[in-house]
Amino acid sequence: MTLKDLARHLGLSPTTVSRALNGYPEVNAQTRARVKDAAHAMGYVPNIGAQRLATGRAKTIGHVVSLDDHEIINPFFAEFVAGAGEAYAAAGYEMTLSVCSQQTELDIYRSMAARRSVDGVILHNVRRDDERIPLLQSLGLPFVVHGRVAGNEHPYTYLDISNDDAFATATEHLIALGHTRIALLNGLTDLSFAQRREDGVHRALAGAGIAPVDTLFHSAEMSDSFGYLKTQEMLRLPHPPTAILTASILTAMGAARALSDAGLQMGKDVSVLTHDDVLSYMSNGVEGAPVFTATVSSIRAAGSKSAQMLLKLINTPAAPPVSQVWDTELIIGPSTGPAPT
Amino acid sequence: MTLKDLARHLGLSPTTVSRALNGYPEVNAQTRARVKDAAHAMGYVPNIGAQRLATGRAKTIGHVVSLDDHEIINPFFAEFVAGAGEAYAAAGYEMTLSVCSQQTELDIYRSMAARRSVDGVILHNVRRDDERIPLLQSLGLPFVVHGRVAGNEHPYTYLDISNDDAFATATEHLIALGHTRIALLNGLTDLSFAQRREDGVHRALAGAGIAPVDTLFHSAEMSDSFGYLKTQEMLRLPHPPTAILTASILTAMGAARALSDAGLQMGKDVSVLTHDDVLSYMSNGVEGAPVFTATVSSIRAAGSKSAQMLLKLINTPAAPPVSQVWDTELIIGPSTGPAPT
DNA sequence: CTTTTTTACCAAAGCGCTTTGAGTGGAGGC
DNA sequence: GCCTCCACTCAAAGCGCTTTGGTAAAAAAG
Repeated sequence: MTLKDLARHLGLSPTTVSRALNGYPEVNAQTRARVKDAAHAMGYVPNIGAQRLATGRAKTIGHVVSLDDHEIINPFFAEFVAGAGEAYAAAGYEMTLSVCSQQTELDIYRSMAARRSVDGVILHNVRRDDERIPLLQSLGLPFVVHGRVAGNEHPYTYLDISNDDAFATATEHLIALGHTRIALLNGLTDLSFAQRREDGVHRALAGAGIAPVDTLFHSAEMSDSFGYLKTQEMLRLPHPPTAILTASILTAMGAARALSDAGLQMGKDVSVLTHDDVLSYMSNGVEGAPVFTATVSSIRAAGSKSAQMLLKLINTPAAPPVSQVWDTELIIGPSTGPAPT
Repeated sequence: MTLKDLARHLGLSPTTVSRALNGYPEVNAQTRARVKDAAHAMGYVPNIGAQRLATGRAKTIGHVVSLDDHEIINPFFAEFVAGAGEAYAAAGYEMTLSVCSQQTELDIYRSMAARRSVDGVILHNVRRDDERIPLLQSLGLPFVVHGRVAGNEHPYTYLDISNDDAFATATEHLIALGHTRIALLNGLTDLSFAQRREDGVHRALAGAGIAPVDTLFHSAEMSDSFGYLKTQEMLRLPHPPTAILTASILTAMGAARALSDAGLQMGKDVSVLTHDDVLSYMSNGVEGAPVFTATVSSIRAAGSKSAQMLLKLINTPAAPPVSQVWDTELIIGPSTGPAPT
């Protein structure tokens, strides 16, 4: 069942059928209806390879996930992609996922550009001086960054949350409760969002005249075991923290487990405050009754919006780069309380 | 930079260049080397759309993720896809992800088959009497099932773990510890793996002459809040369970939280035993020191193997369906202990 | 009623690749 | 010396679609 078959069956030329189906104006309304009905009835679906070749557009967006040494797949990635995928589906685009190692990641982008297998890409987990941004700019491959990095020569389109403000607010909240020994279990600080979060914490501490303590600042892959192990470790310090900020709910759960193992009560003996990306399968407690006090921002919504921004970028290449920075919301749960005296 | 350009530059015909690059035998070894060098030097990469059109093969595998009413994205999906993606990349295949609702899922497969946008698909979360299997068989689209369903008319290729044996063994372990009031927090039982797990539990209970108690058997989306809420609920029963089996480590963590909230000690007052899919970001404790007693099987390894099976299936369509059923391993952690007397 | 414009359609030329079928020159056989 | 065969190479025909550059008929304008 090809366009040609359909055209022959209708007694029309392939040209007209193509135009009828693609909504071009120079087709009689009745003819168009007839064509559409027949296409539907006969189960005609255009061959995507042919369409790609003829139009030069892949109608596909690429996402690259690089599994580094730790082999950890980012749990937020799935949520982000779920949001983005909905946007693509609504616009008739497909999404390809490429799994690679960090060494081959740049080559993947190069080959995507050369073989025109995608119309654009979305960048995750941007690092300081991320090489991918200038590369994509030089390749002329449209892209949207989830996150942002400072000091790029040419502007680009991105969507980010105000990580620094979020963590400054969180820290101020703890300070207001009387905490001064505040720990931070951060993501890897070569990732720029983690860097910003740390900046936010430092800003708030400095504002209150509190000197940061090195032994309370740690960063690693945001897993629960990181939260568990580091919390245990910090509890053994001569002056353990009275409050812990974590970068992810997984890390927060690890920390909570360590407190519980140590016979400490969260929110009373030690406070825990986390950022919550709103993972659908890992809720922060039950509706209206959060477990953790948290700064909240939906990563799925970010995926959906980023996708829309990319599609707009692809369809109006001349438009200047745009950016959005979303604020987070601080919700209060039982995991934080006044500093023990 | 097209094949034609490259051919002209080399003073050869496109035919020869194409053959040289694709490893056909009727090309002089020197010529082949010259072509390959030039292609590399000039950065030639074949246009994938053209290749698809000419060969009729998409060199792409499709994965469909349907977000049902709960809008929960399956957290195991990401791990599975990470494993599969590595296999695809190694074989020069791409992977597309389609996000859809359950109502449109079948249409997606139909359109994939019609427009030849993928060479095969992998099915996740199969249900009893899953409609997708006969549909794909009638469409002639190669597929591999992760999981399996009983009673399909025509055999198909699948990879599964022995869910029933795993949960029977787990239950027997609890029974040996003296537990008789054993609860099961299962996944949705219209998913066939969950059904098998329940069967396994029932088998072991029956073997020990223990009558299952309705109020201790629950199934839902495998989130942590499910574990938390149901455990709380069960603790309020006149005869609460002394042991809880959960289908996922997320649910187990919810259950653990509920126990801790209630001032109960896990492994002493109430035992918890879970299945562990080995999520990279959600480890069952630290290396060598598990938190939960668990039946273990790596879902990422399953993804990789399923992908390999599918690629083999695509490249040798005449071969009969094959299947693998993996055993799980029971590892003992501190979350289980003798039933309280 | 003729001329111009508009409407509705079509033939044919690609898009960049693979693949069939044909052809060339040189080595070997008689 | 002529014929066969082999090893290489090539021209050309698609793959299924879009799109340019038309043309014929109908409608509007003069």
